[in-house]
Amino acid sequence: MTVMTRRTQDQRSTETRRLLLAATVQMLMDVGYANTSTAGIAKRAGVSRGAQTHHYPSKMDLIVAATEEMFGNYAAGLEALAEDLRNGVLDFDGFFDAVWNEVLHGDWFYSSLEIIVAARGDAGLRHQLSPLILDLHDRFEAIWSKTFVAVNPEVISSRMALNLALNVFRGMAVQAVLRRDEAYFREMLITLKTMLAGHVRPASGPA
Amino acid sequence: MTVMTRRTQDQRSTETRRLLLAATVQMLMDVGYANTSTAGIAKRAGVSRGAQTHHYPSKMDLIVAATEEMFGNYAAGLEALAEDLRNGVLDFDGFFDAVWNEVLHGDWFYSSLEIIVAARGDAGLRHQLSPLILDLHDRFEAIWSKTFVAVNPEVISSRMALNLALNVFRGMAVQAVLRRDEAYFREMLITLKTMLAGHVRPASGPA
DNA sequence: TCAAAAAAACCAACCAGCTTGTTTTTAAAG
DNA sequence: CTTTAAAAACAAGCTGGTTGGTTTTTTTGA
Repeated sequence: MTVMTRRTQDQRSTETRRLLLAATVQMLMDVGYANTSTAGIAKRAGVSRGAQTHHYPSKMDLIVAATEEMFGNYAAGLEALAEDLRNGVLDFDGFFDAVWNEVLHGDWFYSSLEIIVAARGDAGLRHQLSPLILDLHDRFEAIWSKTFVAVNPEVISSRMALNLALNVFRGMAVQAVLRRDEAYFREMLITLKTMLAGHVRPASGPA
Repeated sequence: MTVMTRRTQDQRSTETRRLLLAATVQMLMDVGYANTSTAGIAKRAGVSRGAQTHHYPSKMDLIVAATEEMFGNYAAGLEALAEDLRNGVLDFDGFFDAVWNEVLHGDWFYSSLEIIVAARGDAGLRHQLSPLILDLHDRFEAIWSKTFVAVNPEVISSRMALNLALNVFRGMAVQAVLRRDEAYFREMLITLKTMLAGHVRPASGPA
C-alpha cells in the first residue's frame, strides 16, 4: 500500500525534490548529459512533469541543485574514508584504493564530469557552478590537511600533493571511459601511491 | 575572384571533407558536444547540408572521422615538441610547459574530452572510438620512449611516468573549466615536473 | 574527337520525434 | 477560502535523417 496519508506541504515538497535530484544524478551517470532530459528525469523520479517544473522551473535550476547535493555527498564520502584512515581502519594504500574505487564505481565522479563538460559550453551554468566547485575544493583541502602532513613542505606542500592525487584520479577516470584495462589502472595506482608516499604521510594521532 | 575552375572530383571531395572535419573540431571546442549539430557544422564549414550528408551520412560518421584527424594532429604536435627536446631546442621544463600550453589552449584536448564524455553515454560511438584512442596512446608511448629514459625502471617505468603526466594534464584541464586560477596551475605544473624529474631524464643523444 | 551516358558531388525542402518552457486545471493543505 | 503542490495539455523550436532533384566531372563508345 503506497497511499500517502496527509503529509504536510513541506514533507510533500521535500520528498518530491529529493526524488528529482536523485533521478537527475542517476540519469547523468547512466546516460550522460546529452541524453538527460527534464522529461526523462521526471519519469525516472516517478513524478509528473508539472511537479518538476513547479520545483525547478528551468533545466539549469535542476542541474545546479543536483550538483549542490552531489558535491555534499562527495565531500562526505571522502571525509568518511579519511576518518577510517585516521582511525587506522584503512592504511595508506587502502585509503587510496578506496578513493579510486569510489571515483570509478560511484555515481559522483562521472556525474560531475558530465556537468563540468556541459558547463564549458554554457556560460550561465558555468557561473552558477564555479562557486560550488570552489567550495567543494575547500572542503577537500580541509579534510586532507587534517589527514596528511607533508614530509618536506618546501619541495611539495600537502595541498599540492592532494591536487596531484585528485588530478591523477580525474585523468584516470576520463581515460577509463574508452580504455578498460584493469592491469594498467592497477599499475597506475601503485605509481601514484609511490609518488605520494615520498611526500606525505598520515597524520598519526589527532592534531 | 573565387571562381573554381574545374577541380577534379577527388579535389572537390577532399576539400569538402577537410572543411567539414575542421568545422566539427572547432565547433566541439567552441560550444561543446551538446550544442554541436550537423546543421551547425555544415553552416560553419560553408558547405550545404546535402554535401555534408553525402560525405558523412550520420552524425557519428562525422564525429568519428573528425576524431581520427584530430588524434593524428595531436600525436604530430607532441612529436614536434619531443623532437625539440631531443634537439636541445627545449629543455626538460620547457617541454612540459609547452605540452601544458597545448593542452590548455590548443583545440585538441577539449575537443577530444567532449567526444570521450559523449561516448560514455553512447555505446556505438564508444566502440568506434576505442581503437582510435588505443592507437593514439601507442603513438604517445613510441614518442615518449625515444625521448625519455627511466632513472630507476624497477620503481617507476618510463611508460608509467608518461601516463602519470598525461593523467595529471587531463585532470588539470578538466579542473580548469571551472577554476581559472593561473597561480595554482603554475604551481601544479612545477609539482608535476619535480615528481617526474626524479624518475625520468631526457635521452641525451639518439639511441 | 566529341556527344551521350553514367557517376559523383552537391543542394534544398521536408518529416517525425523530441526538447524545454508555458499555460490551464485539478487536488491537497493550511 | 486562500495558497501551494501536482498534473496534463499545449506551443515553438531544434534535432538528425531522408528524399527528390541539380550541377559537375568522368567514362563510354561511335
